[in-house]
Amino acid sequence: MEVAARKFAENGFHPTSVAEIVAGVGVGKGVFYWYFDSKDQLFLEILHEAQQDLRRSQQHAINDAIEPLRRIELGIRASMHWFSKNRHLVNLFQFAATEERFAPALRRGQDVALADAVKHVKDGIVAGAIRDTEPEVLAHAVLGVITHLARELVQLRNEDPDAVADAAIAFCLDGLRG
Amino acid sequence: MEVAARKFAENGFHPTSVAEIVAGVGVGKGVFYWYFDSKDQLFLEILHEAQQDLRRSQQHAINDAIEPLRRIELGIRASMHWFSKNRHLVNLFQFAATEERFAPALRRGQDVALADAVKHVKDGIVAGAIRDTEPEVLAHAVLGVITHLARELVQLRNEDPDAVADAAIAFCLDGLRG
DNA sequence: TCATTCCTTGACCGCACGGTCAAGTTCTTC
DNA sequence: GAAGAACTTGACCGTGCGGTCAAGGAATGA
Repeated sequence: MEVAARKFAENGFHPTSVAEIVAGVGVGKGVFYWYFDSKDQLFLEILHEAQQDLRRSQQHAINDAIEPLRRIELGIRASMHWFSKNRHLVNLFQFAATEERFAPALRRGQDVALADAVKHVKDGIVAGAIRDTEPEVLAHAVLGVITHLARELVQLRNEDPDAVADAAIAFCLDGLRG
Repeated sequence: MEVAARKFAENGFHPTSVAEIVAGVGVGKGVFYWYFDSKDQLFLEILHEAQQDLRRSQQHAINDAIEPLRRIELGIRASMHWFSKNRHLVNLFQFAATEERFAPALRRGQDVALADAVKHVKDGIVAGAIRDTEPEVLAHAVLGVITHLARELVQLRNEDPDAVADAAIAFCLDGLRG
């Protein structure tokens, strides 16, 4: 599965054949279909695990803090680190959005992430630390900053995730406060 | 080309066969290969035109303003409108990022957009309207907010592009000012 | 030791794809 | 109206894919 994820990320889902994957692992083709129903299902499983893993990292990181802004800050930093450690998976997320059969699965995970973020934004609004506008939109904006900076600066240009996270945090917190 | 772009966006690049495209246009397969070298080249042309068109919209919109922040604001609004009018093309941008042979073409266009944004951010810093940190990172953050909100709110949830643009502008301008 | 289940192999199948091309039709030019 | 260029057709080709399956090893239990 690790091998498959890397190949999918590197060459794309369709151009990567099952034969290539099993050759990379060093097994026969049959064993692949013993453990997975289909190539599609393998992809969905990779996607699901990645989303779970990212969320776990975030949850674990924000456990220490209570104030909403601080939790958002820690969440951003944790996300950036996760993206830095799992660069190849970013491509899979992107690809999943482009085909109808994978998009729903991707969406489920994203909705969870959004709900997490919205919760903290709402807390922030109640506490008076965040401007009082639609929390969903603010949360989306933050997610947009994170994913874009992760892709462009961390994944593509190999910048230090901590430095990028600092910039993202500064930008987002000011954007949230208004 | 219009037809092909829509089919690519709807079903994905690989699952859309050349036969499907020419059937959609109502012509034979030969005529396709008379005008395009290959399916790949068609995709690259669609991508290139889309990027050019988006940029034209932005340039046209910001022509009226002189102050950097105002130009950024108008750019954001124009982008959001363009994404709203060309929802299907968003998927193509996403897909292009996931395959190595298309990624460079996509990147060229994105670099242009980034350079545009960076220029205005730098002007803003000089004018004292924007905090003095790395302009590239700030520009990326703005682009991230735009693309993410366009995807999630305009493309997916059909929200009013003007309202989304307002929110994006508020968030970004505060994030830039610091 | 045999029987049964679990696991693995890789040749093979059917199919659908991207791309070709011989043939035919329309348009342009003189 | 002849000659040739521009354009269009769709049957066809080779290839490589996702997926199958008969066959055959290990492991387990009695």
